[in-house]
Amino acid sequence: MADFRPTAALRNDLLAWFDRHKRDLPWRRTRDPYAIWVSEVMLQQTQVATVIPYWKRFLERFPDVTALAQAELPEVFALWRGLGYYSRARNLHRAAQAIVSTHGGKLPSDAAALLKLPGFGRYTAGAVASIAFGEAAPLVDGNVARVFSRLFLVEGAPGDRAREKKLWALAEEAVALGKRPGDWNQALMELGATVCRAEHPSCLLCPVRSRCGAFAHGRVDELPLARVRAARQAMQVAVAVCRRGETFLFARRAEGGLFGGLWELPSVEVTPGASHAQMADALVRALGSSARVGASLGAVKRVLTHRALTLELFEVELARLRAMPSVQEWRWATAAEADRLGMSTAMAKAFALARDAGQRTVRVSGSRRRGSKVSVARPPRRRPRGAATGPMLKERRADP
DNA sequence: GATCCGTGGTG
DNA sequence: TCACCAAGGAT
Repeated sequence: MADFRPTAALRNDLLAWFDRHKRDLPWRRTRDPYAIWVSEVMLQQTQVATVIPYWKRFLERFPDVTALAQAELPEVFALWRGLGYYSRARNLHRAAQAIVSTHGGKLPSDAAALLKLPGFGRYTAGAVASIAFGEAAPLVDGNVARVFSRLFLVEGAPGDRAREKKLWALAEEAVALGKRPGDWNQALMELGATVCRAEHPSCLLCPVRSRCGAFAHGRVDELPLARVRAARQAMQVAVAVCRRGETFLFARRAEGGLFGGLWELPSVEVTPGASHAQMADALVRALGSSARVGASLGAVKRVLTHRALTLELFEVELARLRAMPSVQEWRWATAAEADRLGMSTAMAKAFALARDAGQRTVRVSGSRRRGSKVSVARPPRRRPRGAATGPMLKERRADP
């Protein structure tokens, strides 16, 4: 039986296939390390088709490290909105500033130095070092792990320490077998993305199936072993919709944690299944005794990898803002301005519901009620009492 | 070392 | 509808 290991012949076959079949991706048309770095960060846990428009917009607005380093973080977040894993944007920004201040504005050219920058793990350091700088640095991502698991019959499930060690050792061995380390690493990922897929791999189109252990043993469908995933937890949030004329009150979340640093309608987490009355109480506890909680405006549901979010919206009138540990900044914004704030997709959907609820109210008080895109039933509106003529709120920032 | 962090596509 | 997955990193 053949010994399934990295060989020069395997390299040659896969590189020849890559030269012929690689996709024409925008970041493959540049040799600018900065542009390649941005693409690698965006591609973390994110599919190519999703990344392309974000990458183009980002490079247009921030064409080089210096431009990114000088930007304000909220603008970086705004360009990142919808991509998810927002700490990637924060770390990209921090790393750009570090590159300007300590590396003269140029990315370090070796994996070991890159690894010291925020947002660079072993994968990203290897990717930028090999693709942008031609260093024979190994990398293992989800694609490489799957391709190697099949080619070389690597047992164990994702997360298994021994498996990870084997995969990195194989990657190191393979990348050192010849030249073109960047193309080799990309060829592995390209094969995993387009041929050696997780589901329904196209073995008959595979350029290296004759060298593949799983193909030889009929184990393609069972390798790699399935990951054991934690159960998804329910999470419920009461959301305050505070209107003042054409503007709405927004809060910026504390850094770190879920949606860290992003803007949102003022929110408080409640026990899943909490009643409207319990959520109203929670909002008053969070926002202070000047808060008057009015009608429910409906709910938005959103599923993340580890959480099932339910956002319940309530009209709230607020006489005065008070400091909240979970909020680092307040501001009033119109609907148009809100679109440029960095909000999560979940909160953007919630805000769309709140905004449309307001529009619908206007229509109802006019002549004829038109159809609405929002499918959530809305209870009868009632005016909150007690805070309608309160003092104007201070802009921008609550007391620390 | 286990957990957390988002989103969109897919069958 | 739903479970799974995708060019990972930080704590």
